[in-house]
Amino acid sequence: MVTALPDLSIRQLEYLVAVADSDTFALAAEQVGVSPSALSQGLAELERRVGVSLFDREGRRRVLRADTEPVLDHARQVVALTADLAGWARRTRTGDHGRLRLGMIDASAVQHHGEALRQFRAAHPELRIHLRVGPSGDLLRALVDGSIDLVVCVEPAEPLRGVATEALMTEDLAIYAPDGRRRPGPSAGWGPWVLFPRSAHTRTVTETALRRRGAPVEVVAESHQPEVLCEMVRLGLGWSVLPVVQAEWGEQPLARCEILARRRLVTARRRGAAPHPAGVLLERALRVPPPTGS
Amino acid sequence: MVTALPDLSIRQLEYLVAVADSDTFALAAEQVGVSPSALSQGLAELERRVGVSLFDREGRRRVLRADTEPVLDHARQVVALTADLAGWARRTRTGDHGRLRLGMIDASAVQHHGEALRQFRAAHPELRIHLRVGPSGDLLRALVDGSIDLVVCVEPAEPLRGVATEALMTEDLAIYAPDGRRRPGPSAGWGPWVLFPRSAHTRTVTETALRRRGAPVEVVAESHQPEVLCEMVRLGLGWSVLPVVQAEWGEQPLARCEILARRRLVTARRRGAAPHPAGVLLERALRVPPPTGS
DNA sequence: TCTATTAGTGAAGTAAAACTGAACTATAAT
DNA sequence: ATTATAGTTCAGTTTTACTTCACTAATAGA
Repeated sequence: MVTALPDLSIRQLEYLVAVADSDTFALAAEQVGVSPSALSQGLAELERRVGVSLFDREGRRRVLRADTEPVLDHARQVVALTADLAGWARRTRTGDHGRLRLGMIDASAVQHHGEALRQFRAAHPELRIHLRVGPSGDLLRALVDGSIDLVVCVEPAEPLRGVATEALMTEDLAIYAPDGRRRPGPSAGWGPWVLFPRSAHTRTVTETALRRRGAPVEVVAESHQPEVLCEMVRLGLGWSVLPVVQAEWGEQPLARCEILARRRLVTARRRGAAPHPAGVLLERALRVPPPTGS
Repeated sequence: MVTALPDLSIRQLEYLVAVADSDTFALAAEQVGVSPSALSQGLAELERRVGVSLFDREGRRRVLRADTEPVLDHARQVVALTADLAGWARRTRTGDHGRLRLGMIDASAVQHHGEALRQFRAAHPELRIHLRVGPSGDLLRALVDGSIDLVVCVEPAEPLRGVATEALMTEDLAIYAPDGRRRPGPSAGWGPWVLFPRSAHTRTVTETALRRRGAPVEVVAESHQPEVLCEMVRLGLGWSVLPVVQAEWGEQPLARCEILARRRLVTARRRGAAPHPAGVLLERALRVPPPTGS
């Protein structure tokens, strides 16, 4: 037998609980924040929908009948469940809760947003943050296959299917020469180069810029790790093009020769997926305070 | 922290459960009996009220997010609870359930409604019926003090405060003489009498009728029990006035001398109290088939 | 590649519902 | 009797939920 369910509302059940816990309807109405009239009508509607009389008249007041316990129990249960749900929803909305799988390129994770990330972690201790650091391409692949919720990476050359990006910041890429020279001289004499691998978005940006300047692009070494490229420059193995924040970071910063290009960092989410609430908050946190000048 | 509860409706939660259990929104909509549009809008409203995104887009369909389990669990729980409540309400409405405390005068319980009562018991095996048989006055007192839900008794001379009565039937009271005579003769020669006690409503009716006929009302014996009065008549102790169904009932019926008066039987409930659902059904059952001719 | 189909959403219009404030009824208190 | 109190009813307004129809976008087929 498929009994159609009565379409009770949480509101009506709250009314019932309030009446059960208050001396008069007026107090109950105040407790739930409506006029006595609304309470009265709401309870009448509840009675009508349940189809069973819930009150006896006692003088000029109405009192819950003893044998409506099941209804009152139901109301209390549902109201309690709903309060729990509301709590869960609030925690979820405020990011105080759950899990955020985050992908970042190294420059973002360390130089640009390290501090912001630390603060965000501290502000949301209950949120389990999984940080994965890697090249932009790897992170974006992980994003589309669902193993990451939010990515900070270099803007792809062309929009990626299934990925929605939003600009985050722009940073400079500079030329670094082995001899530490501050002026690059004619571009025909630049190189040879130690660069990021071809799979890296920054490599594309770099090669495009070098060709536009008329420089030969002979590559003698590659690595995803900027520290490795720095060291190769120091060892005299070749020239490099690196984000300034990484080349001029730490104990032995390289001397910048010339700004060659800029790369754009973006945040990326799965297109169509509801934004991860904590992810939204984190994006905001990354965007608001430019932590260290680009 | 007093978080205002989101005003979710059972309807919306049903939608969610239906979507979780169906392949497409259209099927889910059919299952709950609304248009796909209504379902879509209802779910959007639910999402808005909970304040958390519940769906991901997957091609052209929408699928529940994995991390909305708590919401879906909530929906299932509440829907199940409501189904239980609906069952309880249905049983209560149909009187298949609970307890009915019933008061009846003897003529009603035995002669007039014995059979109807038996059938009603059989039709509602889960209903616990407490039957209390006694004089009308006792029953009405028990009714107003809340220890009985429904009474069948003689109509009180004047309306009783806090009691609502409804006419049920009318029955004849006849004079019975010790010598079994069929014609009463002049009323001045009637008596002496064996009657119900003064506290009985029927006694009032009887005395009024006798006086109107000009008969002396000398009472030599009293009892609430009609069988006792019958026996006294048989023993020649005096005349009596009795309901015909009781005087002419059983192995040794008295011979009726003359119809003297009529008394009205009524059903009585507490005024202001919601009618007991099973009681309403029983009233109907008592009223519908006049079980044995008055 | 164009077209047809299908899943779901949006808009307009309508009916039902919920709310407020004011008038009203019935009970209780003075 | 008068007044205060508890609750209800009524009128009017705002919200909400629903249906139908038109629309967008993804997918399947030719």
